[in-house]
Amino acid sequence: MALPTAAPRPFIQQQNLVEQVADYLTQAIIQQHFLPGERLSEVQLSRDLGVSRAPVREAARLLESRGLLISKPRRGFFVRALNAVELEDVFDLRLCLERHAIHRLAERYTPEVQRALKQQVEVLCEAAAGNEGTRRIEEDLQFHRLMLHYAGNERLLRAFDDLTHELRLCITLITKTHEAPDTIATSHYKLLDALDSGSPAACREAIDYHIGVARKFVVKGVGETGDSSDEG
Amino acid sequence: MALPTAAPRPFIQQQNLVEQVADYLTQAIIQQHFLPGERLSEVQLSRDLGVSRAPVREAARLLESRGLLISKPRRGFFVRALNAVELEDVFDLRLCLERHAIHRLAERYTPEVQRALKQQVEVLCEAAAGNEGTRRIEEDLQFHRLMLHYAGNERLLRAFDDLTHELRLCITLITKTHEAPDTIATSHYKLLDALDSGSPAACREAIDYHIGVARKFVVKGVGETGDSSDEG
DNA sequence: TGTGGCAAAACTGTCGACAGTCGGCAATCG
DNA sequence: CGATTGCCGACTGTCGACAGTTTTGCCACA
Repeated sequence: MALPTAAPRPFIQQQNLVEQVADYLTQAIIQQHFLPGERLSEVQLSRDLGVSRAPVREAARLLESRGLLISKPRRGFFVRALNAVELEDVFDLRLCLERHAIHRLAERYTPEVQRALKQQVEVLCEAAAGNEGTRRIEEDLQFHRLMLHYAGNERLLRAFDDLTHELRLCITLITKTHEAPDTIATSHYKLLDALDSGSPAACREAIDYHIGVARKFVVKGVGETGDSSDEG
Repeated sequence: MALPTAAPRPFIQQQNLVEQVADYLTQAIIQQHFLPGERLSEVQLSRDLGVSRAPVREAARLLESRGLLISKPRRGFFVRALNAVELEDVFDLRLCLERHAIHRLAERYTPEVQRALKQQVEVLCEAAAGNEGTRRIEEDLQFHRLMLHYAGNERLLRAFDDLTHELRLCITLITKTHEAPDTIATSHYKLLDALDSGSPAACREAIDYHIGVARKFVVKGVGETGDSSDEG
């Protein structure tokens, strides 16, 4: 089975303006070129990107379904701004999904899977050592995506991917506040240890702890960097 | 918008065309007016509904994000057809979400919530006694939606709603195969009992059993009615 | 100086049109 | 007779335009 990537790309991409616009918008949003709560003008975007408004609108709807944008009738699209409660909800759902995933994964754990996950942790640690904030986050997410992937439920993976988009919404925001990137990176080995042990209880404890730490980091980071409260 | 000739009978009013078209499509799909795997022609739909293709396209994208449609580049939109594996995945994810939900719900169980859920079960039983297949299913889903709602995690509820769309895709298909609708309806009381007991283990056992039964019904029903395998 | 209201500008929702592409059909060739 | 190739129709992807609405900017007035 093919290794999944966070953004599966077709071979050639001269067409499909919608997806290209969606990718552009996604990158622009998670890199904070558009601030949370900011309004996106369709005409402005289509002018900037050199396309018409139709693909922009469709791409915006796509991002709305992913939770990156919010549309208000007759007002346009706004960059989603997660408040503290919504952020807690996101991590709670993430816990829900990953608990289930690690449970399913433990049932079908093979040496191949073990090797693949271990390799990804090494890539992650490397990125962490290199102090590349963005890439470290992506490799981190990729590890968890691999876990979900090998859990063997495509629908579960899709739910996680949907959630990931929202995670990125605030994670990059706190990239610089992470003080101990390699501690976090190496902490993924504990997940592998739990899987190796084969104990469901150990797996659950490991994933609970792991996500709890991540949650604390993000919530704290968002609190420091300035809250993105939603305006009515 | 000009009133089309006496032809189709669309309800189309004057605002929010996209949502109206999306609702129409959703209903048409879950009522099997469009069969799984069937291709939807944009021009045909816009002619029938008396609107232009733009709202139709945007509505189709919306339904694609909900898993009801699949878009193939340059080919158009097709009604999603769930195969057996995907169906299992859907129920596995449902189990994941509802386990978490009932756990969270138990933590914040109040008499008001208890009353609301009990009332919904009564509505459900009434619908089941009346032998209204479609309504029974909707009231059933509504009960579970209420559980998710009172669990207090909006994001979790959204994930469930997303999944529900896919559930409807195949549930209505087997409406008539349900032999014991009131047995199923009354079985919801067991969930309430578990919640009343306050025991997490009892809650988990109850929800596992409940969803397991539902899963068996649907998988069996789909198997009988004819498999909807996806064609490449 | 602050406020209320009006007019202009900007924007979204929707539409019809055009071009490139895909699938099917038939004529042609082996 | 079967496979291949070229053509035709249909359809999607994209575009520019129009109408109604929201926002903004300005001016009169208290």
